Amino acid sequence: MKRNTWQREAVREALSSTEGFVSAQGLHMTLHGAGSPIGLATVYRALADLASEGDADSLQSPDGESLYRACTTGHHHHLICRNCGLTVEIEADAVEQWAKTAAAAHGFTQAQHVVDVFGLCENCTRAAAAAE
Amino acid sequence: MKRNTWQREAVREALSSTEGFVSAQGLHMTLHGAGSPIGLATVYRALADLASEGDADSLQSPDGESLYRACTTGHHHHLICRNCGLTVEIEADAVEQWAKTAAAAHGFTQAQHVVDVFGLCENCTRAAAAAE
DNA sequence: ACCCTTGTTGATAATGATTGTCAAAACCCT
DNA sequence: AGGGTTTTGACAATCATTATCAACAAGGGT
Repeated sequence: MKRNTWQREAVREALSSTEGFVSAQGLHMTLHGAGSPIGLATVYRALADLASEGDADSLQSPDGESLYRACTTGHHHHLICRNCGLTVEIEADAVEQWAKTAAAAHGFTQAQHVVDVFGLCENCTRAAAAAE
Repeated sequence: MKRNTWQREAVREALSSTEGFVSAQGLHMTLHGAGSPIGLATVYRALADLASEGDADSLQSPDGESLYRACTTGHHHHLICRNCGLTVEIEADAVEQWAKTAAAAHGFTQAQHVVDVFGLCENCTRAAAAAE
């Protein structure tokens, strides 16, 4: 049976009150900063539970961390500068539809998609041009 | 100065002759299996170099491994079964256009996109349903 | 309200991928 | 061929994440 603990609630709340994506470690630090004695392993477990129940989305940052966000807001993707790391959120309703359709067309279910665009942002484009 | 070593060539070739994505460790095992005494750290370095020169694309698998693939000119995307590993190639002209447009709208240049869909294939969906 | 079963917690150890270290070897230019 | 410098590779170090397991607490039954 699934039990309700203040720890799970704390993680759920901390996640929903966070803008954008957070790592498990980051969320743990946030909670500690707010005076919560919650354990790191518990944060990982709570996030994994939220994700598997569909209450949170997870993705991998370019350097391999798992990032989470509350699943209430609309799903979006990222435009990431490969040089300076600047990240811009982008909407992609068309892509959502495409991913769903393509998955269904091949009999796939529970599709999650990894859709990220890497490039050079305006500043880094200028810097690269100047360096040549 | 950048030097040409047989190790770098070996990695480049092993990568291009691989269908789909490979992890650094996987590529290292492949090379060893083929009799190459190349070191693991070297494979990591070579892949990082290829990626930073634009000769390879990298993405993170759902469980946090870095995966690489040769950067082919005419590229396609993948529909990957998260349970059995089945991979289906899918076309995505619409997504190509969208990625280009989105990048340009934010001042980004040299956009490359990583678009892959993970899900459960038909068989694994049935297996999962039966297990419940 | 109290106990009892069982899911949950959390400090810490373990894991596993990736990166740093540094002496020895390989490469490239002259 | 010789020399300066990059690259290699075995191994140690690092970092996020997961497993371990004894102590704890939630919730149902009485």
